Amino acid sequence: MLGVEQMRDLIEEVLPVFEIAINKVGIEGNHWKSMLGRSREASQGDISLPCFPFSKQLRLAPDVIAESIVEYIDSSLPSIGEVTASGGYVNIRADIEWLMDRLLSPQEKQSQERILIEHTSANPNGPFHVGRARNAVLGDTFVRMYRAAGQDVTAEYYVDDMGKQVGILCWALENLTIENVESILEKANIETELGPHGDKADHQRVLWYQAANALKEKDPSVDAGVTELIQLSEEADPDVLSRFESAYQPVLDGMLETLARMGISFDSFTKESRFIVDGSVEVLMDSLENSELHGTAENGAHFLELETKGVKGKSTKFFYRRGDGSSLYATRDLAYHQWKWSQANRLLNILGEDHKLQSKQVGIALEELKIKNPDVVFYAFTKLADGKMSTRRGNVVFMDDLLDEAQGRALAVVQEIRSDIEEESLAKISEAVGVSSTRFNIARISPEKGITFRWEDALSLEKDSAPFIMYSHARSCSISRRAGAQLLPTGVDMKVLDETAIALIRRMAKMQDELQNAIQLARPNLFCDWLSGMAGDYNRFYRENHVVVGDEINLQNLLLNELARDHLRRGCDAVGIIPLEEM
RNA sequence: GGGCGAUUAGUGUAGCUUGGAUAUCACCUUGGAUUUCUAAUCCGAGAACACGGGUUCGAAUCCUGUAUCGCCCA
Repeated sequence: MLGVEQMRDLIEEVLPVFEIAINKVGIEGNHWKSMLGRSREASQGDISLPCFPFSKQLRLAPDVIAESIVEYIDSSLPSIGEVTASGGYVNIRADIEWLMDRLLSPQEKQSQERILIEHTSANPNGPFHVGRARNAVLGDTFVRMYRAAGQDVTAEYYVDDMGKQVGILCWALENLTIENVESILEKANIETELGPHGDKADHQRVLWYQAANALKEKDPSVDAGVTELIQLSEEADPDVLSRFESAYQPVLDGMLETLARMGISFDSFTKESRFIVDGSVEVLMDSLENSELHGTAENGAHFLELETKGVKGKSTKFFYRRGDGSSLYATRDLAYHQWKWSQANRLLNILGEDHKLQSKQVGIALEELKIKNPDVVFYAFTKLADGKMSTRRGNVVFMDDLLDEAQGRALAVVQEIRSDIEEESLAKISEAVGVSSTRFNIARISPEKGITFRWEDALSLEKDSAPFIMYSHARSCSISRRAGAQLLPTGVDMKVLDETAIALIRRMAKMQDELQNAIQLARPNLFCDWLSGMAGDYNRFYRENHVVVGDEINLQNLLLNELARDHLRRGCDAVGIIPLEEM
C-alpha cells in the first residue's frame, strides 16, 4: 500500500478549469501555470495562485483579479472543495470526500528505477563513532524513504580494504603486543580502559590502531613497515590482502553490529581491492591518457589538468597514476563508479563535506571516461564542543556508548510513566526509544548544517522528537485493540467531521507529496517535519473524537484512527523510528 | 591567499531551488483546559530572519560587499 501524490494530482485536475478562468479574465501566456502551487499558508487552502504579477498587465489590483478568477472557476469538479479569493491569492481547498476516497483506495506504484545508495563506507579501523553517525543515519533514511516511495533500492557499503588505515591496523596487530600498546597509549595520554563493549573486536583493536599512530610520530621504522604493506596491497598481493582482511574484518563486523542496533543494514559490500584484482583500474588509467586534459609530471605521474573545468586554487591537477605506474584511491573510485552503474540506473552517494573537492574531481574524470556522474548528498560535520572527532587521537564518542546512554535515559522516563509494566517490555521500549531518538535527532536536521554534539541534545526526549511520534502511534494501536475487529465504513459523513478530523485527513493526503519532495530535494528533514505534524494532528483528533464511547464504537472515528495508525507506522518506517505498538 | 557551505527569538531548528499572505516546530518563560480510548496530551501569550548595499510593486528567499564559524586546496 503506497498511496499517491494527492496534491500533485489535484493541481493537474484543476489546471484546465483554471485555464478557462484565466482566459476569461484576459491574462495572456502560460506563465501562471508554474505559479500554481502548494499553498505556503496552509490555513488558506491546499493550492494557490498569487495574482500579483497579473496586475501590471490588467491594470487592476491583485485582489480584484483574484476575485474575478474565482468567479469564473467551475467549482463543480469533484476534487475541488472550496475556491476563495483572499489578499490577492486564489485559494483552492481539496474536497475532503475526494481525498478520503483516494486514501481508502491507494494505488500501487510500480518502481521503474533501480537505485544504488552508497553510504557510511567508514574505514574499518575502530568502533563506529558519533562523527560517522550522520552519514549512516542520512544514508539509511534515504534508503528507507526511497523504499517507502516504491523504489527498488540497494544499500551499498564500500569497504576500504587496502591503503593506509587498514595498513596501520594490520601492522600494529602483527607487530605490537598488548603491553606495547598499553605503554604507548599511556604516554600519549589516550584512554586504554575498555568500556562495557570491550568484548567487541572493534573496541579492542582500535587500541592497536591508536598505538601505531602514536608510535609512528617517534619511530620511523613504523612508517617503513606500513608503507611496504600498503605498496603490496596496491599491487593486489594476495598474501597481504588476506592479512589485511584478518585485521579489519572483525572490526568491520563490530561496526556493523552497532549499525544493526540502529536499524541500519546493507545489501552489498564491495571491496576496493576488487578493482585492482579484476584489472579494471588498469584499463581506466589507459583510457584516461586519451583525454585532452591528460598530462605527465616530471616524476612520471599521470594527471588530468582540471583548470578549464572550473576547479580553482593552487592545485588543479587530478593525479590518477603514480610515477611507478600504480593507481591511487581516486582511480579505484572511478572503477568503483563504473561498476556501480552496472548494478543500477541511478546512483546516490552520501558524503561528508570534506569530500566535496574530491567528488568534483572524480566527477570530471568520469565525464572524460564517458561515465555518468552519481548524485551526491553532502552533509556538514558533527563535531565535539572541543573540536573535531578523531579515532586516531582517541577524541571520540563511540556510538555503542551513546546508544547505551540513550537507552538508559529512556528507561528512566519510561519507568516513571509506566510503573505497571514488566521488566522485559521496559527494556524493549527503552531500547526502541533510545535508538529512535538518536536517529531522529540527526535525520531532522538539514544536512548542510553543522552539528555540535551535546549529550543533552543527542538524547533529548522532548516533544519535537521521536518519542512524541512513537507514543502517538502506540496510542492509535491501543485504541485499535480496544475497538477490536470491526467492519469499517467505505467513506466519511462530512456532516460529522470536525476541524481536527479534517486537518488529519489533509495531513495524511499529503504524505506521498511530502515524501517525494524530501527525496527530490535530498532533505530527509522535510519528511521528518511532516511526520511530527502528523503526530500532532492525530493527537488533536484523538482528544476531540472518541472511538470507544461506553459500549458503542464510532466506526467513522475508528476508520480515521486506522488510517492514521497506518500513516504513522509507514512514516516511522521511512525515517527509521521504531513504531512500537505499546509503550 | 583561493574555493565551497553556513549565520533565523534566551536555546535548537523549518522555510530559501520556484520572491508574495500573519516566518515553522519545539525547548524556554507564562496563563489555562482536561484526567480520557495511553497525559510522553491539548489550547493561549511572549520573543528571531548576522550587518550594509542592490534588483523588484514586493526580499528570510535572488545578486553583491562585510563580519563570524565550518570544510577543502596550497
